[in-house]
Amino acid sequence: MIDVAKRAGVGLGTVSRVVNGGAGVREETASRVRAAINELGFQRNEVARALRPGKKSSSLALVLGDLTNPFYATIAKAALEVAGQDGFAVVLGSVDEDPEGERRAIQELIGRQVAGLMIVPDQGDHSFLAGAGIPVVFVDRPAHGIDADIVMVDNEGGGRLATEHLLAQGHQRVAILLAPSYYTTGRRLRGYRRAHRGAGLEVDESLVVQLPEGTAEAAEKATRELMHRPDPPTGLFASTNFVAEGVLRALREVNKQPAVVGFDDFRMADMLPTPVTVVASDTAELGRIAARLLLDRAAGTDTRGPQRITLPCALIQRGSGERPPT
Amino acid sequence: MIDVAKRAGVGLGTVSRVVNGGAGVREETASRVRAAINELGFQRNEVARALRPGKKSSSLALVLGDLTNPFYATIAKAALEVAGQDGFAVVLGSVDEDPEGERRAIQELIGRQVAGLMIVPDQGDHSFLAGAGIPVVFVDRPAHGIDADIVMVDNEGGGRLATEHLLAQGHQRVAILLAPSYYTTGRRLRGYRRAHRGAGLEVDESLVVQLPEGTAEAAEKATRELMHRPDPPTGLFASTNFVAEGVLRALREVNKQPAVVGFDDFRMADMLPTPVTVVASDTAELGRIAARLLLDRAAGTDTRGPQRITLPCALIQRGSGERPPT
DNA sequence: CCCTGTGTCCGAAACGTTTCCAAAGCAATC
DNA sequence: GATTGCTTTGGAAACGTTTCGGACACAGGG
Repeated sequence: MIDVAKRAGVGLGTVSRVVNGGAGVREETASRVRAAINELGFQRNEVARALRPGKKSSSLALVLGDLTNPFYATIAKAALEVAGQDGFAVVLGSVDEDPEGERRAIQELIGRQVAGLMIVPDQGDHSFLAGAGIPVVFVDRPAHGIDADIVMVDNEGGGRLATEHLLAQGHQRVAILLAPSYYTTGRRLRGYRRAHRGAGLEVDESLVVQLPEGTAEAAEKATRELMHRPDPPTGLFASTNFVAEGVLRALREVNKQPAVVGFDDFRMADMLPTPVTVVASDTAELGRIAARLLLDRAAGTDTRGPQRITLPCALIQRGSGERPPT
Repeated sequence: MIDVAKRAGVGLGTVSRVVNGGAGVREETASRVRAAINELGFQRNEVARALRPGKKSSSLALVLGDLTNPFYATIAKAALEVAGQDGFAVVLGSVDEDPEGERRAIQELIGRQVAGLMIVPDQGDHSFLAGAGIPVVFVDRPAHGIDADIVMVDNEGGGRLATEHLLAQGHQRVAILLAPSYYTTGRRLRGYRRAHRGAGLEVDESLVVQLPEGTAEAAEKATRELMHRPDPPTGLFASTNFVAEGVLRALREVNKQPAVVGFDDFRMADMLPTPVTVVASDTAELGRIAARLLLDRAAGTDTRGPQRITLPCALIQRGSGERPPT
């Protein structure tokens, strides 16, 4: 920038003003500066820029789990889009899955002076974020120990929708397979219970299956065991897209096919031998809303109290959820 | 850091030395400094750190297409992992698909003083990267106008493998559906041609289908048209996972099912009515190798000339590719 | 002619590190 | 006791930007 100033025969301040907006600079001077910028191929150093007091870098941090999971990938993509429109870059923290790793990743990102954090939180306390003086938006689930914005899906409503749908087909024994993601899972279970209560049915607790892991493999194993019981369920509610995959995998070896409803849509769901009925929400919108909110917080545009935004879920009937009880 | 120095009663230089490695500091002094750091909750400001001359920030930039595509998501995940191990963060450029947008995104990232760039390049000239003095590794395909490292897949070999497999089943009319991603697609086509030549067959150019877009929709439409011809192909080679999806979608309405081989594996491929045969490579490894190479370049550890690394492809037989000609 | 206000421009200060040089302390050697 | 060399420490300079107070020029009003 100093070089540009010299070349154009002006002061640093003038160059800086031209580079940003350029108010209060005579057009003639400004064009001279612009010429010098082009000749020298000058590019503003964002790092130095972010160093100034009070300034934050123009990047957002995104902390989430496995990008290979389409759910997270969709959120990331949406956030990237929205942030990009505002000239913000997105820094992806490396996430090691365990809460301690998450904490370290977040600290790391704060050290990079990001303008805001978008987090799909792990369990564990997040109160260390409170004092950081940096806007935070949680996505998909709330965090403990801090009262921040949160954008999520109507898990309870979705769980209820899925279960009601199965019960409405006349299923009396509907199992739910729960991935260990405490919050969302808990809500979906609550919806499941509520649907039962609404239908005047008692929940058979042996049909509430807690998986040790959220993987397709764990779900497959659990489903196999479930279907080998003397009195297997005739309806299955898979609380996650990966769980649904595992369930379907296990059901390939089963004679009496139970009805299946999944939570969250997934690619190819409509192309399987029996197309899969799911309860889904607009995941991209989830990411977009979160990103926009975070940008507004970072810019200081939005000064409302912590928001709690919930997106609705819809049932997509494709076949697997409409099988009658056997 | 100044506060820490005051608190510990030492100079700035000493604190800095403790914070990094801490060589040449008496243990007693070092522990006093560490105590002060803990008390004040001090955290190094990465931005200021990257400002020093010659220093680059400890982040890698990653520029790639749609994260929703599992291929890209897998690369991103792998890069994230590897970079994280070295304490590097990953900045995701927002990619608008068009070459101009890509260029802008890259310039943006360079302005952020990233230590290196990992790019899945769009078409168009990338020579503007040559003068930036920043290591670049291209992934999946080379770029024009610059001689940099590149990590990719054996597209030609894969294309050949897929085609040979189909020809070996006795298929005489094998079509190839090409997504418009010039380089990879061209290589796969070359493999297709080579397989034909190897089998002593002439390629029917009407069976080489260039799709207007790389989407499942475009592939679905093209497949439908293809199969409605008077003399439809009995074997199909889908050059991409999305293309394969479209192909399979179209084939649901077709009586005489042709054999299908896809390029790149995808989730649920083994669960479709006819499990899908694909030619696949280790995409995660692709990302890992690229990230490692970039880190070594950035650290100055690796000073060899531009590398050109090619990963092999393997055929995964699942059924769809083993259908006999009809 | 002086004063004031306005529009433009200049350049020093500040941001929080790292690095480098110099200084200080200490032990060993002469 | 002086010299030398090594380890440890202190602090100034530098990085590239933004911001801010002030300077300068010029126009208009008194």
